[in-house]
Amino acid sequence: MVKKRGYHHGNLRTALVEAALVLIEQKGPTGFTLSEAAKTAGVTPAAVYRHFEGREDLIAEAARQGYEIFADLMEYAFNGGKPSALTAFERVGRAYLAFANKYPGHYVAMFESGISIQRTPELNAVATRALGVLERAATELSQHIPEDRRPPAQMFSAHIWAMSHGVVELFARGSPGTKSPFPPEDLLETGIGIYLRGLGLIKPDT
Amino acid sequence: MVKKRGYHHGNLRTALVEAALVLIEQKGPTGFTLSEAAKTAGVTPAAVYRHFEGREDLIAEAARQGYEIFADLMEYAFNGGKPSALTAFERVGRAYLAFANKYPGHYVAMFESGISIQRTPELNAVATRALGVLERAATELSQHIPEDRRPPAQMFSAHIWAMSHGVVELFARGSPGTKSPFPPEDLLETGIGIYLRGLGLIKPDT
DNA sequence: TGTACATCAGTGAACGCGCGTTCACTGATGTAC
DNA sequence: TGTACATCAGTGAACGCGCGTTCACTGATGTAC
Repeated sequence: MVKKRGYHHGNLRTALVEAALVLIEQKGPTGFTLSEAAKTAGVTPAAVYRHFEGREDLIAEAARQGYEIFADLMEYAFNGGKPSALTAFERVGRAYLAFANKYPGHYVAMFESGISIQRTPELNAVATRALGVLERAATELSQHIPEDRRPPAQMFSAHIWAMSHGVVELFARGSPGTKSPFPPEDLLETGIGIYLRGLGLIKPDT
Repeated sequence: MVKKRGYHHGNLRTALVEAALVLIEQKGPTGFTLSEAAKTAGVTPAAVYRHFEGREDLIAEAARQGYEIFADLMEYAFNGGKPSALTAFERVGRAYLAFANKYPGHYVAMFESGISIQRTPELNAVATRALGVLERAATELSQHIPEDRRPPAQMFSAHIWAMSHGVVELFARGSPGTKSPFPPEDLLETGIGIYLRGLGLIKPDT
C-alpha cells in the first residue's frame, strides 16, 4: 500500500498483482475474479485493462513473478553445489518447501492455476530456469553414483520434485481435511533422506 | 446411457454423477457446473434437486464413489500382504497410479475439488478405509526393518502417498504444459524402488 | 512563470451471459379396490 | 379389468447475482514554447 493519489493510483499494476495473489491463495485459482482484485486495489474493473490484457494475463503475471522468485531462491540454495553436492541438494529441497510456505499465492498460480508454461516466451524461460536448478543439482549429485547404477538425472530430479510437490499439496496446505500427522518439513526431509540413501548417496547406517 | 422414457428419466441420479465426472475431468472441479451436468444428462437444472441437495452435494457424491472404488482397488492390490509384504506394497503403489489413470474424474473430485473429507460421516468412513490400506501396507512392510531404524508407519505411508500424488499431478496429467520426460508408471515405480532401498527393504545391488 | 495541448490512467454505465436455486405446475407411474 | 387417486420425477419460468469485457468519457499529469 503506497500513497494514493486520488484519481491516479500510482502503481496499480503492482497493487493488482498483489491483490490477485492474496485472492488466489484464499479462494483458489478459479475462485479468483478480476473484479474482486480490482475492488481490493480500490479501482474499477475496467481499470485493469490499462495494465493487463484480461483475467488470464493477470494470473500469468502472478505466476511469472512466482517463477522468478522461485528460481532465485533455488539458485541461492544450490550455491553452485558448495560445499558439497549433497548438502547443496538438501538445501534445494528445503528451499522448495520454504517457497511453497512463504509464497502460497505464487505457488498456486504456478502449479494449480492451469496456465500453460508455454503461454509466453518469458514465462517459459523463467520456468525452465527454475526447474533447471533442480535438475542441475540432481546431475551434480548423481556423479557420485557408480555409472552403471546411476539413474538419469532427469528422473532423479523428477522424483524429488514429485515428492516435494506431493508433500506440499497433501500436507502443507490442508486440502481435503487431511490432518497432517507430521510437520511437512520433517516429512520432506526424511523422505528425501531415505531416497538419497536408496541411491547410495548417504551411508546406510546414519 | 440407458433407455430414455420420455418424461421420466429412469436413472437420473446415476446419469448426473457420470456427467459430473466427465465434466470435472475436462474442466476441473471449479469449472464444473450443475447446469451443464443437467444438460448433459438431458434434463432441466431444476431436476437435479430431486436427487441432490445442490452442486456441492453432487461433487461430494462423485468423490464418495471414487473413494469407494479406490479403497476396493487398494485392498485388492494389497491382498492381505500375500505373498510377501514387499510385493504387496509395490502392487499397492501401482494400483494408486492405475486408479488415477483410469478414473481421472473421480481422482480430481477426491483430491482437487476442495470438498472436505469430513463433509459427511460416510465420506469420512470410506476415505479412512482407503487410506488405511496404504497405512496397513506400510506397517506390515516396516516390520522387516530393525526396530531402532524403523520410521513410523504413518510417515512411511505419507512419503509414498506424497510421491504418488506428486507423480500424478505433475506428470500423469499434463498440468502446466509439462512434457513428462518419462512415463509416469516408470517414474513412480523407480521412485518407490529407490525409496524402499533406502529403507533397506531391497538389496542394495539389485 | 504561464499557458496550450497531448497523453495517460482512471471512471461509470452498459452489455450479454451463465450460474445456482426456488416455485408452482404437470405428466407419468404405481396401487387399492 | 377398470377406475380413482396418491405419489413421484420431471418442467419451465423466474429470481438475483457477479462475472469479464467494451466504450465513450474525463480528470490528472507532463511537456513544449
